[in-house]
Amino acid sequence: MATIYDVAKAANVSPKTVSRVLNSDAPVGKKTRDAVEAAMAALGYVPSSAARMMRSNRSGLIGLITGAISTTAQDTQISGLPELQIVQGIQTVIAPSGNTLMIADTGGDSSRVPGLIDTFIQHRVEGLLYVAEYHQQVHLPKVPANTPMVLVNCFDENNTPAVIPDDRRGQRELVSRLIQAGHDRIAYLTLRENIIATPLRKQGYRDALEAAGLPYDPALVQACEIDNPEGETQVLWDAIDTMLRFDQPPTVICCGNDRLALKVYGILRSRGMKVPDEISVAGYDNYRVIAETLYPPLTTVELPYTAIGVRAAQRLLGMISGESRDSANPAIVAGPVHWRGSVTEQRRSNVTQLKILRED
Amino acid sequence: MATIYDVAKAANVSPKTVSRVLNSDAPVGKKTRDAVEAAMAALGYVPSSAARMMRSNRSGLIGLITGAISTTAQDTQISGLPELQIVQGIQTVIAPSGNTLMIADTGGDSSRVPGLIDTFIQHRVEGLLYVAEYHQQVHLPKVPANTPMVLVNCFDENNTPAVIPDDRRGQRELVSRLIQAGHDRIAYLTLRENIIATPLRKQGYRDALEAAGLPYDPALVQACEIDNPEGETQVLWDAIDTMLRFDQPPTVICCGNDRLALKVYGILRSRGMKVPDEISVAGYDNYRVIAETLYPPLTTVELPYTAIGVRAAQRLLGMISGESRDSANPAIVAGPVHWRGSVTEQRRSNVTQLKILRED
DNA sequence: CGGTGTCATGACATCGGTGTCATAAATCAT
DNA sequence: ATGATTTATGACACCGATGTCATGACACCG
Repeated sequence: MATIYDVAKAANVSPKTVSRVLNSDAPVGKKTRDAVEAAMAALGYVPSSAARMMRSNRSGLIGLITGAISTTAQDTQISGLPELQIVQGIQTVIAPSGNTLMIADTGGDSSRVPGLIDTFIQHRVEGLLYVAEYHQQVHLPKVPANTPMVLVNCFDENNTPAVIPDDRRGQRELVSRLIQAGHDRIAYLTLRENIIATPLRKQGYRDALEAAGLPYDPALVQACEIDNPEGETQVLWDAIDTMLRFDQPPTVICCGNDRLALKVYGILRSRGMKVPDEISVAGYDNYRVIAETLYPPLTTVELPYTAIGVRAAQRLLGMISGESRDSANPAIVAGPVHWRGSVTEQRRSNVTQLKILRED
Repeated sequence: MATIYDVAKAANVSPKTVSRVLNSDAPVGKKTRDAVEAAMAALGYVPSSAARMMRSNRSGLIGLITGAISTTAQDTQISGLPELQIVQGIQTVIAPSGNTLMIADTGGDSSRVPGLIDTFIQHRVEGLLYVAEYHQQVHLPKVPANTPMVLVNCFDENNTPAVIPDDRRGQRELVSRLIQAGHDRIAYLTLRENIIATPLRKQGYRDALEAAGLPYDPALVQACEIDNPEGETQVLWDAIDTMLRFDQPPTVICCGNDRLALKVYGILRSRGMKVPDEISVAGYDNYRVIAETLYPPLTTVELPYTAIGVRAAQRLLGMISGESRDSANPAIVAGPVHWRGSVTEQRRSNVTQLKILRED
């Protein structure tokens, strides 16, 4: 592969002058510049970033680690792989900054993390990103103090800079919107109790009820996510069965995520109930393959993965360029509610109804 | 950051000896080795791969490009992002080989590809992988002849080494299995006509019919995938409506992918038909969030993304190490049928029925 | 005991760029 | 016209590893 010396020789100038043409360091005569550029083109010259990096001590590399603490490889495959969306968000910020992303995947084996970090340090990455597949607390090995790091979709006990989704607010806004649409008996089939998001979203659910002056009925809230697919269907079936027998049954079922909502659609239809005419359904994640494909399309809250990635990358670049730490530590990113056909607007206020009549 | 000279000074040896300890180049006295290792630990020394790379001319880097020819960013988000699975497959091969993966995402803008390739060449990657999000033909800019490249989930007109899924065989095996289960009127709702997979899978469908001596009825085959979600639902509805009115209606509906199958579930249920008792449904992709979550779980063919990634990485490493090109050019990888509850075993052979009776 | 390997180690050059400083030519101010 | 400044370019060292070659200390063999 051609070097800067080859180019210099071909253009009859010194290597340093070629360097100047490359970097626009210092003024270069037009004729000289043309000669150098011609020589570079003729030789197919591409500068070696390794050599550059040595002298300048700037690698332009950002290291990214994913998939470390995933429970099992199977789960990763099932979960819907939000990581790629996060990575895309990160890329939209990193690429224009002139940096290059190095990605390592642990394949579900967290014991590989230290080795991966070591590889990154060998490459003298200027920053590290650690992306978790769902909102969780992580415990990472120490990294050299001078290497900035941002946790994405997770946080740790050392107050390492992190970016996480705003689960509480997401659920609150969805439920508020449901209440606004006239629902006041709102069932909530939650995810596992032991994941971070569950208590946060439950709190959001209660926030919304409280803000609207509605009572909180624990009988309407039940954890339904379990590992065994058929068992899960059974748990959902039972929960729904029980709730529908109440004197005041729920008019809408909020599901812990869109996957559960998909199951709930199947269960409700097996019971001969039409969605949304007889009962409404809402999800969480805005997992579009499901939310937009279901009939009717699913009302849900977006888990703003892309935005989280963008935010994390911005934060990291900020730290690299030595800016003051922005804002409070875990940066919290909220996603919008996507209102679709799976929820009725039951009791419109008279004003709204009049408006609609007039427009007809 | 500490260098090999710092370590040498601290251990009272020459830099070259430290190098020898690092690489087990040549024998080093036990006492010296201990002193060097102590010094490295004390200083937190990590070798600079940039410096190493310069001298040895081996970067240990593999470049990977994804998402280039995606039609729109929206589509990418919807498609279900198989790329990460492919990337994971690639990683399981690359990481143990001592190489490091650099990943660049074009974010759906194929004009960025040349720039990304240039960045990779600057880093002197030893090989390139190009990953498409669905089986397709691509047109890539030239890369330097001495840089090995493998196309993943795609191919080009220059016979560049590639690894692609075996769509024809996948569909054939699914349909054969359906026939074996007693179905002989098999509807096939295909994907867009203009994607590579469609004609291949249609051929596989016909292969299976032919092998079983069943007639091919064009009225049972219809393209149903279109961009507009509601329009698509309508097209599916009409197609199903028409087919169910036939004198001999289909007993099973094969869908172009699992997403379509999800819609078909909804449509069939809206018509009051039970799956699989009154009609069976099959998909394609083994997109597990859908296939395993649907009730009943969906019979489908696996699109073997992980295996494709593994194969591609192996091929690339083979090329890098200068081995003879393995096998025929587009390496074709088939995935297994996943048999689940969405398809009945209609007409069991008497032997099987007797067996079942006895077991009762 | 001298010759010949092997072992253990160091001196030095080198990979491909870039920072520093020097220098020659050209432009400008007085 | 002369000194001061700017422009254009080159010589040289250096970044941090490793390959090559040299050297001294032993061990072994006849």
